Amino acid sequence: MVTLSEENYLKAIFHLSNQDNQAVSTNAIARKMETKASSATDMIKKLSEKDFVAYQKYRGVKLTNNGRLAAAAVIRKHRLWEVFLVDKLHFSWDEVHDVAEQLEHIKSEKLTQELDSFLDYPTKDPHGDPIPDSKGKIPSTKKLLLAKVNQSQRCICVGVKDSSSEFLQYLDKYNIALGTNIDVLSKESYDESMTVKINNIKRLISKEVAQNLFVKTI
Amino acid sequence: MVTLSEENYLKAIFHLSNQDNQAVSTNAIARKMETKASSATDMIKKLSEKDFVAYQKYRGVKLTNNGRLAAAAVIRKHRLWEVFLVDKLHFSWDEVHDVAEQLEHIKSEKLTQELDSFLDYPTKDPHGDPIPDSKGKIPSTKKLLLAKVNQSQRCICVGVKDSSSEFLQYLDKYNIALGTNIDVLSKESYDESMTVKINNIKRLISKEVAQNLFVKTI
DNA sequence: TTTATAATTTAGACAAGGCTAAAAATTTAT
DNA sequence: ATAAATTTTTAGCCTTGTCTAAATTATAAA
Repeated sequence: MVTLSEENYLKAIFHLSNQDNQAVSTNAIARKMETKASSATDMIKKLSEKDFVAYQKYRGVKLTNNGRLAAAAVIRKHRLWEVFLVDKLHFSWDEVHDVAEQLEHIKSEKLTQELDSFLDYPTKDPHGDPIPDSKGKIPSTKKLLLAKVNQSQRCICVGVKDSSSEFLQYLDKYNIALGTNIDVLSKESYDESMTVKINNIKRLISKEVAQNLFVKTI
Repeated sequence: MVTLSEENYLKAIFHLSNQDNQAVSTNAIARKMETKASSATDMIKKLSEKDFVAYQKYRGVKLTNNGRLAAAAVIRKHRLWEVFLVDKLHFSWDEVHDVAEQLEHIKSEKLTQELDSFLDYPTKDPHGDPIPDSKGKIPSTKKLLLAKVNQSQRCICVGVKDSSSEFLQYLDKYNIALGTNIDVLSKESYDESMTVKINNIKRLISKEVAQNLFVKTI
């Protein structure tokens, strides 16, 4: 039995320990959870009791296999619900997060499986993030930030790093969506901005934007 | 802001104060919530603070208009989700309750409205219970228990009083579903059982069953 | 109408999850 | 290598929702 709060911490730890399973600090967890370090310590102890994390005082935590599976299950549900909201209920990609944060905690194996099937087994959520399968395996993707793309290279938008409403609405405004082709025409070394061509229209992309947009070169 | 627990109490009080808005006793609430009377008293005080119920010590509670709307909103979501599970995700009517108990607490006006539209504005849930509209109004239905139907009267199944898995599976087993026609052939005064014809097959229906099946005469 | 019984409320305690302030351990800088 | 700064943990308290036991109020019976 895993509580709602425990699930949220597991998710946070999962996201903080990128692919490689590095130790995550108490402070990093507290920051991510928007709570105090002392609260994080308390929860870490509970997660450790339940064998979701390996914990050594003052040394941070690592997810156990158990914990990784539990986190992946929550993330799977979150992303499946996001697909549902966008594909079936006319939500836009900047509106789904808060609702999915609630729906991800619904406990029903059958519900998750049937939803997956109903949505036709999607592999990506509306922001381009991969959906873990029912065994917790996450399809790996080789994507890079637009900021890293070289001059006169073509690429295609495959995801976002920042998925705040503000950023997503910015992208909508300039017709940048998943699947959009982007030609990098030139890069300005002074401010790290770049000139790109999108749908045959030339645009200037700031460093801030280029560092939050994932692409795949083609 | 209404908590999950408060919503559950509101729902319980709503169900206990049938159509007429009678006072509901502390004990009745405690029984329904499977908790102790002292816990019910505590929650009643909170609900009273928030103007969801009118409360007089030792006199039970009545829902305020506020409380009635809040309860109807939760029941609306519960029943819409039940329709979703049955119509879209291949759940059967005896499997939906526990999941709907969780889904009913998801907070998003847009989600509820879009779900309603996606399901084509259903007015009944899979057990024949009416779905409150977005203003909290509940379509009234004139239904009666099969047990009250007279000999040689025809009727049609429109709902269940007991919606436990056991009862619903019993009905499935004998091909009784919403919309099924039932001819009452005779009633046995000794044990209050009745002989009925369903799909041209004669069957004996016990008092227990007849007292838990809602029908409408035709 | 008094007494006995049942229903309800109050008082005090507990677990989960969070907070503040202070102590302890670790890391960084001199 | 030590002192200073930072990170992490501990201790003690708060709130929500629950419980048990005891006290109070209402209701039913004699």
